[in-house]
Amino acid sequence: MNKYIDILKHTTMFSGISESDIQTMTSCLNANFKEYKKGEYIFRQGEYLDHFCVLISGSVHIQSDDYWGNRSIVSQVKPSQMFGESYAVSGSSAVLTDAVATSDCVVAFFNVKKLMTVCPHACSFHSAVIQNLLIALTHKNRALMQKLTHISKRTTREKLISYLSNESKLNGSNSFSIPFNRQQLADFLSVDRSAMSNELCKMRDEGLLTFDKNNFTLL
Amino acid sequence: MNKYIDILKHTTMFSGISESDIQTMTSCLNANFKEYKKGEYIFRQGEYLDHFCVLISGSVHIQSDDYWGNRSIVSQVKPSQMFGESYAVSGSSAVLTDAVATSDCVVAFFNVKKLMTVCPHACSFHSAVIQNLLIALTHKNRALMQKLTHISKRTTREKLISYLSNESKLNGSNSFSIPFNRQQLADFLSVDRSAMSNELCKMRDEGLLTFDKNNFTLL
DNA sequence: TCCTTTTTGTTGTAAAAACAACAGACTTAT
DNA sequence: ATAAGTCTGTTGTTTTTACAACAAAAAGGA
Repeated sequence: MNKYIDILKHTTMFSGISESDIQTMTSCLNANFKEYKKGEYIFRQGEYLDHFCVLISGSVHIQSDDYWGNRSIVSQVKPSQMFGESYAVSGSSAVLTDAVATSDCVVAFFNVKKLMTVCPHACSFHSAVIQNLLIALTHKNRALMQKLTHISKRTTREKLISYLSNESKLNGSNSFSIPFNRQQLADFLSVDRSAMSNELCKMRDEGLLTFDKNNFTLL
Repeated sequence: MNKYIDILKHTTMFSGISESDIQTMTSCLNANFKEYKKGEYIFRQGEYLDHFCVLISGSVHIQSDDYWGNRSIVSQVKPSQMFGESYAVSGSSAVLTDAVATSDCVVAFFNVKKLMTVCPHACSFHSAVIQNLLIALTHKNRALMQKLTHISKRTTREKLISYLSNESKLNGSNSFSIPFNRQQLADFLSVDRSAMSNELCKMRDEGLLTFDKNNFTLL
């Protein structure tokens, strides 16, 4: 468990909390750590969560498949990021999405009720963590909004431009790599893969950008 | 100011807080109330917020217009709902959307910093409000996710079905009214108005639903 | 290394959406 | 009551997308 503290102290939720307090907190919040193989589900649509998740290592996709088998990737989770908290905090509502390991990974689980109720050990940092959680949630909110602006665009090209220029901005460079392969990017932008692939190549031929696998450069 | 307490005590953020404590809180959080005429902007893309907003009366749309003039309506705010908090809490980032009054309305503003830092008057309910805020944010998060599932659908018909059946579920009835006219619904679902209107009429002719203005019935 | 599987690009066709333009119904203000 | 403006439905055309099918390239395993 100790080996995970290094990751946890870099998460938004434990920001400003000392290492020893994090240690205390992990037992106080009923923390447990699980390993998942690539392809395994951390949780599934329809389940109820009473713990929220923090990714320690690996990569997780938040996604949902509809009745007709169309997949929609809501977001990609990177190490030290939190997920599932929106369902866990108001535990009465079922999860709307699946969480799938896209590589072997380790996930930390924290009990929400124990976080939200007064600690019998009088942990002074409960409220600090709750504040951090609040901030983390506003970040997620803005990320969701950002994604909405991408897929609100009418054409595949506009969606690509919107997404890629945002990624470029986030990376602070016109060269960057994305965490998706073509099919996943298409599922993320809600478009057809082959049509998107075609559009990307057209854009390359027009001199708008270059790419090699998942490395892109905007020109 | 007193006349607004009745609304505030029904908001998620003041849930479980007594009327007199809300009163105390309004001064502690630097609350101020402003009136807006239909069409006026509460805030605009690019601004920085240090207060978050609660709608007291009227109706507000969170929306953004892109370079080409395409409007995207992110969400509709109803009385007692909160908005702008994602930008205010992490005040360093600029607002991504406009907030526009779609009818005459009254908006309450609360200072975020004063909420998040320890109160000099030792208000015991700060942490309760922060917890409430956390819950409100998870609700918004889920609403954004829900919207994502609607506009992730490939065809206009699927988007309509996804949105309308969700509204029906939220209203607990197959008859309900929506807070949008046709143009606004199209901007909300990111589709062309005339094409959407056309599709709605086809669906009506096929016996899937009936509608009159913004009142719909699913069959 | 060779074979299998996955990923990516390419093309043609059918379906759907965007766009534009307009008419009628309904609102609103004077 | 009338005129101006807005909202909604309708139609035809153009553009874009989805879908299907396939080939080449790349990755992974035996």
